[in-house]
Amino acid sequence: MGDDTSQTGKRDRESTERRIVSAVLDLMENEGFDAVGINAVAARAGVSKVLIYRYFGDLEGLMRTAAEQLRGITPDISLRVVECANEHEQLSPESLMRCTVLELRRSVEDNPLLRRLLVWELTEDNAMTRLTTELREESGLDQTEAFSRLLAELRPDNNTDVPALLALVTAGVFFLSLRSDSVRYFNGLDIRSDEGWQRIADAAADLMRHL
Amino acid sequence: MGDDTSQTGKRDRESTERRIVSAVLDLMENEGFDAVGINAVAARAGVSKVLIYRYFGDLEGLMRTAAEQLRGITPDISLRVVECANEHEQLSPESLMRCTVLELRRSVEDNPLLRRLLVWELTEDNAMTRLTTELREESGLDQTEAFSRLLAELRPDNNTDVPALLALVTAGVFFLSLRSDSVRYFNGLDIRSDEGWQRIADAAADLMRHL
DNA sequence: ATTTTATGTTACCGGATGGTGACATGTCAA
DNA sequence: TTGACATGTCACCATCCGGTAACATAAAAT
Repeated sequence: MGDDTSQTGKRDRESTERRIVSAVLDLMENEGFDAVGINAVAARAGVSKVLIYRYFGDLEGLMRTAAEQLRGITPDISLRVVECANEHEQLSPESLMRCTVLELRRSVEDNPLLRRLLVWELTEDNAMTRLTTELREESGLDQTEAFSRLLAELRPDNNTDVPALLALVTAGVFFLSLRSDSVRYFNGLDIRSDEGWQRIADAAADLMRHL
Repeated sequence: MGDDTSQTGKRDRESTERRIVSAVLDLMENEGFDAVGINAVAARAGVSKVLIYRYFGDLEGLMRTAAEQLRGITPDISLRVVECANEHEQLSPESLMRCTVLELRRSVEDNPLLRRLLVWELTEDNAMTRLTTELREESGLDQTEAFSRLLAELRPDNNTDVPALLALVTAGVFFLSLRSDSVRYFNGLDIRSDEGWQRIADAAADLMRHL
């Protein structure tokens, strides 16, 4: 008792499908993407794998369905960036950049599933990665838009290539966050510590002084 | 005829070992790291897999040996950066940064095995990734050292945190290069085209204007 | 010439994988 | 009550995996 659907747990297709999809996400997050196989999913869902084929066709169909659950996985940090910048100092290009780096890092660090997805997108091309890649691209453009707008308010005459700049910075934060899972140091910096990330954020912020 | 060791191909342990190790690198580069298994290696080397166990113990032993062949895989671009900067414009913090980005990108782009390794290091922790990670770290520190020295000559009074800055930039270039293998656009930029990379390099260079 | 040793091959093992057919049973309509 | 259908289980398949024992043979040592 106490199970998700202990009463209707039997012969309830909806509940079963939900358990299967949850098992996929659970496996991805905790065991890694190559642990997501028919047998493993069925076992973790506590369900016969035949049902997976019946309800989702094949593994790709399951993935496609599971991917729908991932809408919203990509972080929208625009709000938090502004909060952060206003919190510790007044809003400025420097604080904007510093907080972008720090909040971006935090959102990746706090989200194991997102990290798994970012790596997966580097290695596989399937229904799931295509969708999450798309979502990420949209969210990145939003983020860039917000940054551009704020920067234009602060420095109306600047002609910074914000998309290119943010592409490099977010890519850098992504890579360093992912890397910190397996290796502690990168270029001598401790990328597992807040101090290391402070240095990175400060270095990035420092560059905005030219405005 | 024409084969590497057609004359001594039979019952020549050295030659056989070399073929096995080559098969590992070949598979990694062309099929990806999870294609590297005992059976696949033996098949590609045209050799019975029993020999792999006899000569290398197990898969990890093979990996350790193969990793030795990877010394030198990490690019040293210090020289080319200076060449590049002197070529198109005079040496300056801006040109230094621009050429660092472009040369770094080129070296990753031109080296499929390096790209595979970079991804692998994000997902697995074994004898091979530990070694290549170490090598990369050393090379990154050298690169940082060279950059710092040049920058100190150009702007003796600057106090830029070069390690932190280069960590973010190289990480960004790595991620975008890896990503371009599977997705064409990132943040609206075409990361498969030279134009896209020009924008990124320019954006990074632009930031150095504050010096 | 004979034995020993190193090199190489064949055939097999247990286990995991993705996938399918046959069967059991709860649910609901006629 | 009876029959149709959806839901779920069990047993099995071929295939691949890493790993090993047994055997064959070329080369070197005696």
